[in-house]
Amino acid sequence: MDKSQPENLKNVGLKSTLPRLKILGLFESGQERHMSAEDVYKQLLSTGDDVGLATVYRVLTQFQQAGLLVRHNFEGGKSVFELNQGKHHDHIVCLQCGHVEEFYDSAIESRQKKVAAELGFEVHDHSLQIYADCTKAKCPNKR
Amino acid sequence: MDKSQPENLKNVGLKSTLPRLKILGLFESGQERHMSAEDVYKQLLSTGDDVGLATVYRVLTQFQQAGLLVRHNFEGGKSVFELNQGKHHDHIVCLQCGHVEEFYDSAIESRQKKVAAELGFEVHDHSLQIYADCTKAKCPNKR
DNA sequence: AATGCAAATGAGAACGATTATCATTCACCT
DNA sequence: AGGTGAATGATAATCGTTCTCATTTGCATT
Ligand SMILES: [Mn+2]
Ligand SMILES: [Mn+2]
Ligand SMILES: [Zn+2]
Ligand SMILES: [Zn+2]
Repeated sequence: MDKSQPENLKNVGLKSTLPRLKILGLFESGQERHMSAEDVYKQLLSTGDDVGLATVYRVLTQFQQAGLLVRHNFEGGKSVFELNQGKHHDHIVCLQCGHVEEFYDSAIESRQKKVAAELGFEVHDHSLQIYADCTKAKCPNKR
Repeated sequence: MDKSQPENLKNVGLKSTLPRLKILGLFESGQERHMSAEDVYKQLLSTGDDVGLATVYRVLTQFQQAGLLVRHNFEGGKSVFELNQGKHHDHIVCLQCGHVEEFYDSAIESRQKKVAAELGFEVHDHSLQIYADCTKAKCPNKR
């Protein structure tokens, strides 16, 4: 019971087609948590599961609208997607190796609501990324 | 003494040309604090100060590298620039009217350093935008 | 299992933002 | 004023993404 269930798709109003199952399966495989359209496209190509690039873009957007995926706009121009696990979190991105770490800090979260309220805004959502240097062994950390 | 000082440019290693003075002057005029390349281009056109779009892009990047401007990547694809006033701040963007409000919260700032440190990162910088609905009179706030 | 049809796909064109090219013009130092 | 290397601007090129549309597919119905 660890394969992409077509029910997942039917439940959100999307007919379960081969391209959609492959793309969802790739995210569920857990190999790579945060992937761009290009990442997904190349990954599928590499395993012989050819899916058109246009379809990848379309499906990723549909999955996001259906709540299956979450889209992030990190620096670098391209959108990145990840499985929606229900719980919100923010990201730390290593400027050297691109490694992404996730975190959640309730103090930061509540402070944002407070600040917004004081300025007369009703928060919809937010985007927080910390850009830093990580200490991973393979990281070509220069400083 | 409220006009763009050519010294500003010389001091950061940029020769003071007409296009550069016009662009810097526009930001210093205080009319609009956050502007995209397109915003700057159109603003200059509207006052007869024609500057090529390529030059606008080039100069904005140069000003950012020189520390005169700060670049932000809000949602919507295009980069937005603002005068660098030395002090860091984050933004609340209204999803309806695009109105941008600035804020600084030391609790949020310090919490970020702490979170990063615990994960073994040395913070370089960060990007925080709150997307919300504002209460401005002219805002076509739908909800 | 064959049929029908709306929905999905994929190749390629189109698009918007940004960057690269390169011939012409300009800022600034003799 | 003249010389030179940097800056400009028109345009082509690039990148990520969306659009178009002819073809294929999922799936409900015979
Ligand atoms: Mn994540
Ligand atoms: Mn600002
Ligand atoms: Zn958060
Ligand atoms: Zn901040």
